[in-house]
Amino acid sequence: MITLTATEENYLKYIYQLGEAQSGLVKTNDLAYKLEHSAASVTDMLKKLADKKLLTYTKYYGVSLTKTGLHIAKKVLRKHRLWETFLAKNLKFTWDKIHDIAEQLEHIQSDELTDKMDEYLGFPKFDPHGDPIPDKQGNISIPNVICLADAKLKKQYILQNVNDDSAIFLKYLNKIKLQLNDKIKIIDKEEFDETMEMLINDKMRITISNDAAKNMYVKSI
Amino acid sequence: MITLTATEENYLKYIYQLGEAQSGLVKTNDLAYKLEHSAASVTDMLKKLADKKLLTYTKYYGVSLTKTGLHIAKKVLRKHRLWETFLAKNLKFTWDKIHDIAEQLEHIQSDELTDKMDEYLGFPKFDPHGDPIPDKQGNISIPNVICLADAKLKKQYILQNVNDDSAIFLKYLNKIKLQLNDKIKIIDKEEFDETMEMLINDKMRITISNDAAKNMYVKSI
DNA sequence: TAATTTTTTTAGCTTAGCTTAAATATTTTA
DNA sequence: TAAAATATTTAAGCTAAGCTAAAAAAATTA
Repeated sequence: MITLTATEENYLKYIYQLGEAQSGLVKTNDLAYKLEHSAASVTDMLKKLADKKLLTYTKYYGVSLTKTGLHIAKKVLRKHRLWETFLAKNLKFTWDKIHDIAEQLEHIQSDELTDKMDEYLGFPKFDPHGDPIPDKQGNISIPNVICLADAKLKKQYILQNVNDDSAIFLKYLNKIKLQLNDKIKIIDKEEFDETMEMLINDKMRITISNDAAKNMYVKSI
Repeated sequence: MITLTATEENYLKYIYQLGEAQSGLVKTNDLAYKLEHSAASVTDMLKKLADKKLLTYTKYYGVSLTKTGLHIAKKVLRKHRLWETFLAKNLKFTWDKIHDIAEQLEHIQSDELTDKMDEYLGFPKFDPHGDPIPDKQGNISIPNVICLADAKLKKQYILQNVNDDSAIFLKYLNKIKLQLNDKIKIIDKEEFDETMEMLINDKMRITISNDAAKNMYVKSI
């Protein structure tokens, strides 16, 4: 069993997340931007991880994870999302605070701990942001969602997933009292700037910008 | 608020624990032995920590923690013991496994997390090994115990505290089914090698070596 | 398609935290 | 109390993981 540093694990995690959107191929610069490191540092690390057979690296072209690399990336994500669930559900943290702490906790090395936490939490399938939690085998439940920005007028939806990248955005959701599983009815969409007017849980009327809508995912009902 | 690396925190923690026994003065070699590093590395780090005003370092003489250093050391110990409590009580880990995981968890940086965990666990005063958990202010409940090796014949005791330094010892305790808060009556003590014969909870008869007795602490009843 | 721009890599440096070997203090012991 | 043993520090060097600046490759555009 190979043990990686927190840094190496983060590389694999972000490569996985960036690759998820597309074919699995990730460019040096995109990673550098995500990690907030110089492209040169990223190149260095990619070579190192390629030597360890965790990814395949082709100069000037990009990287993609090997089977082993993918497995580790999912495990890190699994730990991250299990910890987020614990922080939110059990410790009553607000969701704008859990991400940063989970970024640390995801690197704790103990499979037994991970699995006991999973059991302790009742084998949750989604974390507090609505993101799927990989199970012990790495299986992921894929929720059938669309972006709120693409939601149709007059239709009804349930808020399933929010983007957890930005604490500012999550703080904003706290402020407007919008929560996961809330019922959303699209009342109006302004043509000019795509601002949306919505009815939440059949009683609260709110207006959100297109920027905000782009960070939310809903399931139609 | 200064943030230290896990390595720096470990130095402070061990200096605190080694110093506790005596006047607070800790020698380079003792630390080197505890940390399993070369004495030269330790000297380097001590200088660095002295520069940061976390300890006072006198060449060839030794180190002792400053007020700030002491505060941080206690905080690390607090986190370590809170996590051990969580692992044992909530996740049902056996006590020989919790130390190594807590060694990692103790470096998670979030005062809010520490305090929420404390509350979640019901503000425990002692961890699963019987060691005191410093409270938010750094106060420590000192249990009134004596070493089992010094316990008197025919007298009755309660097992209050065990040494958690060695997983092998803790595994041994698991095997002989000895637990914290068990009632112990000393039946006999062999003169030759100080092996002790004891009655546990008025029913189970066991024999333990002096080496084992030295790692246990009891309160007389 | 040639020139320009962007992306990526290479080269050389920095810091943290370790190492061993050699030098210097301190302590022990004969 | 002088020699020997032990403890500690200094010196030099290593690796991981970052950096900047310069070079090279790839992509874009005129």
